[in-house]
Amino acid sequence: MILRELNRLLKEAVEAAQRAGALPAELELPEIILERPKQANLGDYATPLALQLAGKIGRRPLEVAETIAAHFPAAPMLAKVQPARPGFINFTLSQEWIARQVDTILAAGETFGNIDLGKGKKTQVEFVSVNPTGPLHIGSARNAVIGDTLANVLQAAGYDVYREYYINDRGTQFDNFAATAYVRYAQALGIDEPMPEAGYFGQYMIELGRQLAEEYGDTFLHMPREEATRQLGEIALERTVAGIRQDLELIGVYYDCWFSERSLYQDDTFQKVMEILRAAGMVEEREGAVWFTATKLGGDKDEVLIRSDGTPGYFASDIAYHYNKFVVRGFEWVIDVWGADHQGHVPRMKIMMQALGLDPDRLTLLLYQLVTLKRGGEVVRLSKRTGDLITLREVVEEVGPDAVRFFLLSRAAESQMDFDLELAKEQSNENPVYYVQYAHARIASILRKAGDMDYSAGDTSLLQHPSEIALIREMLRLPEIIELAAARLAPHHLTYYAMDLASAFHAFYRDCRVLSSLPEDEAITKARLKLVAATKLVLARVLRMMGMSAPETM
RNA sequence: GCCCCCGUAGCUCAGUGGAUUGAGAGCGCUUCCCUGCGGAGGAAGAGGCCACAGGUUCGAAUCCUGUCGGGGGUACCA
Repeated sequence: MILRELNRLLKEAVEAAQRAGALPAELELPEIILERPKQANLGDYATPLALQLAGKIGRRPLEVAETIAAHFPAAPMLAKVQPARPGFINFTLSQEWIARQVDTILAAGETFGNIDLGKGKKTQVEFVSVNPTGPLHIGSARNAVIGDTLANVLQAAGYDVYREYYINDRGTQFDNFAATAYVRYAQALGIDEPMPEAGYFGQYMIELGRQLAEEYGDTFLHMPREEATRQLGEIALERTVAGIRQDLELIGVYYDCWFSERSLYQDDTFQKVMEILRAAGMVEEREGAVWFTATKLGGDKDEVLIRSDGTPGYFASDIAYHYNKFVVRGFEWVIDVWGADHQGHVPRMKIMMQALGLDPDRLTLLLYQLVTLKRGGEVVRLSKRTGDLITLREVVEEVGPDAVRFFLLSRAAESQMDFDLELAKEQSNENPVYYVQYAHARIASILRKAGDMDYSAGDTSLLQHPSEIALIREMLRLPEIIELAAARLAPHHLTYYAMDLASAFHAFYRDCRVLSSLPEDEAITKARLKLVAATKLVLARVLRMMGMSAPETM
């Protein structure tokens, strides 16, 4: 990767200058910053290293830059190494070198862009994990898109990634859900049952009740209510989880594991965790409940582990769950993707890690701001009472999975976003994803037209048109984008990169004709077919990383 | 009250743990470009005191403090 190479060369240059006595022998190098200058005429990369060093050694920045540049080792990659006011060093890549990278990209194929940042670290991304009490709504889809794309990015960055969905199949919410299933079932059979106060009032539960009544008749009315509720709850759970799974598959999200919360209580995990917490002095009984004393480690409040009715609360499960993740299954790094409505919980999770004797840095809570749902400009409040929501399925059917993913992915997680279903429908044809896919389809069309022409011997050094060079340069950014997105857990950068890459292609397409039947054009045609094939590869890679399709035709 | 996130073009949003310089995109708006590979394309333009006020620095949209505005949290729900 270019950045690593430049980094290495810079260090060599500084050392060379030191050996020559041009820079002090004792010199503490700061972390080297390499960036792309905003102005193209300043080169491809720049570093403010001399500016940073100048103050320390009491010399003029420009002079330090000149010194480093003068000792810069020869590198075929670089055409120019220029010191510049007030003390930057600018690097310009050699055009010949850039042109040759087309062969490199083609040779790398599907692996082009991959980096080794993760070094195979066993990593889990847990995302969505909403209560299995109904269909997924479009707000949860943001979680899905961020989590899934991040997992893709981390894989490309060299992490060993596992995707997981945590099913809350026990606890108060689940009990409410089971109770609702019973009531809707009974109602479907003509029994006048009142809905539980905290039940789920959505239309989908009425449907479910009807289905259950149809399939099972009045079987469950003939058993004790508690048992009937339990059994109906099981069936309803199974269907709802299956529904969520299908909803997620609509937008191309798949998991390695669907983890049951209940399973934490079916072996000795929970007991073990309680023992560890007690031994750590983090457990206290009061008011009839058992508490996790987060305040002992600087938390703002304690948290209930076991409620006064004897049942463990969600936090108890969370601790057992993370014990399972880190200790039982041995994940080195865990990322939980959470909506901002869970932010208050973050400090306690970190304290929990400490209490378990684990390094809190091994757990990352990635928060995204909630999506404000609108329908024709009016805010749609998510309400369990009315069950009014905009489902993911509904949106995907209206707008298509790729547009949904692109839209939800294109904003930074920490930025709030509005989602207006009406607006989304109106603008679905203007979604930028089509711009990117169009570039891919255009290339596919060119390649189809080229037929079985063998361009494998194409000479890429012929690619010297500014638009050709610009396009290759753009492709060479892929590893940098992957590093950026992975290091900052910010997959939204991919969408902007995809646009830039497509734009560079369209500009090339305007300026450079690929196919030609003239004999004198044969060499450049073959070179350009290589370029175009490489571009197709990179576009497809980015689209797939974002979980979108790379169509051959549109 | 306290805690967290956000406030950049008409709208929706990018702008890496500061840096050479006139702050960018998509959509919308104005004008233009089809004798060749897909016009879901390309070119040009209008449109911003980067919420406001201080501070740090050679240099701030970016860092610090405060104010105002929007969202979220502060349950023996998850």
